[in-house]
Amino acid sequence: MGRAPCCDKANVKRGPWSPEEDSKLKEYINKHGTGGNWIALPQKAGLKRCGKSCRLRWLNYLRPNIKHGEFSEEEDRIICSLYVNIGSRWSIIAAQLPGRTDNDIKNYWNTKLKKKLISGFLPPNSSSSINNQRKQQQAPFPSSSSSSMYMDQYYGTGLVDPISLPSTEYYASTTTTTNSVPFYYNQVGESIIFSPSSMQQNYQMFVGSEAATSCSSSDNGSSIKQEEIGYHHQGSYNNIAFNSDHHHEFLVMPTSSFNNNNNSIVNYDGGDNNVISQWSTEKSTSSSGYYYDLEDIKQLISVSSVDEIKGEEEDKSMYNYYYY
DNA sequence: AAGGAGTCCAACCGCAACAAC
DNA sequence: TGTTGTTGCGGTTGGACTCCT
Repeated sequence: MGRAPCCDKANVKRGPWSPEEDSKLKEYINKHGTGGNWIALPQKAGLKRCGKSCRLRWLNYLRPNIKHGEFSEEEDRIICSLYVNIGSRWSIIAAQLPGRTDNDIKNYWNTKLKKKLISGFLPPNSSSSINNQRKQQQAPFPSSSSSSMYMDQYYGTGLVDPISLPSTEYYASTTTTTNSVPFYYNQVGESIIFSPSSMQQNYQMFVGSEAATSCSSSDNGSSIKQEEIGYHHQGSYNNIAFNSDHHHEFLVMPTSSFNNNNNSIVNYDGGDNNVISQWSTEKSTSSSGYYYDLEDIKQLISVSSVDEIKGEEEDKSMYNYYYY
């Protein structure tokens, strides 16, 4: 036996809301509030609508301070970052964007942002200047031709839709550790995803992300549980996040440009503090941020479990993300 | 100008979580 | 503790609109 319907479908109006219905609903809620009972509300408000429909109309369209229209680049970046991080948890993503509704963001992602992101994936051998620029950005990492094996691994992550699979897989193996760890990386918009192919345990790591930090500070409803975040640098937006919901990947985001002078990728958080961090071949810190050492990261991804990573807290002050 | 294809987005649906009893 | 009602969420739909030929 199924659940009884929330309303008598035969006697409720469906489809688009008329201005009269909108003003009735608005007026009622402004006067009386929702009363904590959406099911009873339409009757009280004199509406021939299902309570769920009223709730949706109010939350997505009528309530005050709803922001409609164009999304800013900053909003784009936050959505992309969080999507790569937590997937399609639209309500959580919406919570990071005041005035935006989950429905809005979901529609925006499905109709525009995903395509925008896909168009950001450019083949490495293209002759366009943008492609050349991206090739340069990939310079610090040993590269080789992509192979279907790694393509399969990438497909297997489940992090992005197969359709958005870029044609720029890169493969490198560590030379400084006894455990040689093949991995490849990819660029999603302004983010870079590193995908160790030999991981036994699923985890995901974020470095230098205000969005991830914001997310980590709120454990309500987020799939990224506090313990999965790992350690993040207090008072700084440079952080590390593990997400066992995702697969075999950690993420550095967002990346703005490649710095030819010191062979590094400049990674900024874009948040209020505008903290600058860099992925670099040099391990050091500076007033402008952190330099993530590539070899250390290679070692980091060779660990076999989140517990191992979380187990070691030494040297947290300087390299708070190196726990293995 | 017509109509077919593609895009956008408000609204619906079903399910899971939660709350109240 | 189990049952029932409600809320919240994410996926999907379908109609309106725009673009293209």
